Amino acid sequence: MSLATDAADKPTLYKRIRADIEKRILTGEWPPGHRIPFEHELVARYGCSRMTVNKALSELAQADLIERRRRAGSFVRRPQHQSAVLKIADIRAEITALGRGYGYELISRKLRAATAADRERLGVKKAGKVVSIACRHSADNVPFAVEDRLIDLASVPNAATADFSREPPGSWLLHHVPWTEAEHTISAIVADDRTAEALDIAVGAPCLVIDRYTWRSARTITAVRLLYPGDSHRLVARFKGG
Amino acid sequence: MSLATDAADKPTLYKRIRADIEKRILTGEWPPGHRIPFEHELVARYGCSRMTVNKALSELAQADLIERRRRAGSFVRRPQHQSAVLKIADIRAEITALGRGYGYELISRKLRAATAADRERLGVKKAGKVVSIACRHSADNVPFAVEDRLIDLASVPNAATADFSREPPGSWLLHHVPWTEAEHTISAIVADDRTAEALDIAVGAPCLVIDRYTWRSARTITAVRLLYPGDSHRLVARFKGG
DNA sequence: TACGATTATATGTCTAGACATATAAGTCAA
DNA sequence: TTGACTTATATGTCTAGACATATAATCGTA
Repeated sequence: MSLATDAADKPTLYKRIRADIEKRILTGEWPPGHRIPFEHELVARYGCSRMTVNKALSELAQADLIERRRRAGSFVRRPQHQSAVLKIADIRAEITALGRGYGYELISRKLRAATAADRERLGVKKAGKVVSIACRHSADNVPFAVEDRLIDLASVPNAATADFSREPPGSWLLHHVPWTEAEHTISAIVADDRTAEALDIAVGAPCLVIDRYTWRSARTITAVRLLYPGDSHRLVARFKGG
Repeated sequence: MSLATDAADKPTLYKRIRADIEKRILTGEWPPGHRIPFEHELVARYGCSRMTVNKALSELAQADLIERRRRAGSFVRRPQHQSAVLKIADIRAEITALGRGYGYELISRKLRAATAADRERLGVKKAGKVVSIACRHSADNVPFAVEDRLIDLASVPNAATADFSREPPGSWLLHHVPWTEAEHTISAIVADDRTAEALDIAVGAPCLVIDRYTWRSARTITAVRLLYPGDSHRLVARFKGG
C-alpha cells in the first residue's frame, strides 16, 4: 500500500494527496489538459472519505493548478507564464531589510484644490482638495529613490494634518488607510536635470519608474511616482509559490 | 434569520460567509490584527455546521487575508502593499492582443557546450550543452523587443532540434515544457550601440530590462533577457484581486 | 442528419458528529 | 519573579453519509 512510506514528518493525508498530484503535474507526468483521477478513484486509492480528496482538489483548483468541471472531471491547467508575483516593498522596510540606514527627507508639501491635472492623475471627476508631496528616500545617505505623490483628501481627510516631515507618506498611509487595491506601472526613463540632481546621478542615466495608483472600493486614495536609479535598483517578481 | 435576504443569485452559504468577512476587512471595519469571530460563534450566527465556516475561513487563509492561530483564533492580516500580481504575457500574445501585427526574426542560434558564463547565468554547476538564441519581436514592423536566451539542453533536450527560425523560443517552451516556476528581475538601462540598432532607437535611450529565470523543481530550464524601449513599453502589476 | 429530451455521473455543498494537536492561560513550586 | 507543569480551547483534520446541480452522453424523434 501507499501508506506511510516516507512519513518522516507525518503530513496530513489531504496534504499528501495534494502534494502527490502537484508532483505529477510538475514533472510533466500529467501534462496540461490531462484528466486527473476522479474523486471516487482517489478515495479508493487512498482509502479515505471523499471530503478528504475533495479538500485536496479544491486547494489545487484555488491555486489554479487544476480546473474542475462538473460531470467531466478535473484537468491540469496549462502553465500561466505571464502571471508573476511582484513584491514591491515599502521603501523604508526594503532599505532596513538590506541592513542599511534609512534616511528620509521631505522636499515639499502643498495642500491645494485639485487642478485639472491632479484630477486626471487621480482619476477622479469631482473637484476637491489634494496634498502634493515630494520627498526623497536614501540608504546610508545615498539617494535611493525620489517620490512624487498626490493624496486625495476626499478619501483620506486626516492626511491634511499628518506630519510628513518625519514619516514618509507611504508608511503613514500604510498605517492609516485600511485595505487597498493598487495598480503599478513600471517603465524606464532617462534622468533629466532635476531627477539627476535629486538622485545624485548623471543626467541621461537610466531610471526605473514605478507609478502606483491606490484605491479602496472605487475610491482613489493616492497616486505616486517613484524614481530609482536604474542601474542599481532591481525589482524581483517570482512566479507561483515561494 | 439571516437566510435568503438578498438571495437573488443564491450564492452558497460558505461563499456568503467568506464574502461577509472579506467585506468587513476591505472596509476597514475589521482592521489588521483584529480577531474575527471564532468558528463556533460563526456557526451560531449562520446556523450551520462548523465544516462550513471552516471552509470559508480556510479559503481566506489560503488567500492570505487572514491568519489562523490555534487556540488563539483567526486574525486579519495587514495589507501587503508590496505584493502585486504582474502579468508578463508571452510577447506574441501581447502584441496580437493589442491588435497589432506580430513579427518575429531569429538573429542567431548557437548550440554549444556550456561555458563558465553560461553555467553561471543558468545557475547550474555541471557542464552540459546549451542553446543560445538571439531574436527580435516586432509589432506592425516596428521593433518591440529583443531577446537573448539560453536554454539548458540537460532539462529540455528536444530544444536542440526545435526550429526557432519560425516559432519564438518563448512560445515553443510554453508548449513543450510542462510546468514551471520563474523569477523576473526588472531593471533599466540605456541603449548601447548594438541594442539601439536592434530596437531602432537612439543610443542612450532608456530601456526596460526583464531578466527571467525559469526552472522546474530545481532544474533550470532557461534564462532570458528581454529589452524593451523604455519610453513605449510599460509593465502593469495589479495588487490583489481584480 | 440534426435537434431536443432524458439520463447518468462527477463535482459542489453541507451535516453532525469525532479525535488530534498546538498553544494561550492559568497553577504551583522553587 | 521565574520556570515548569497542567488545563482549557480553537483550530486542523477526518468520516460516512446526504442532496443539489451542471453537463456529457445517450436516446429518440423530426
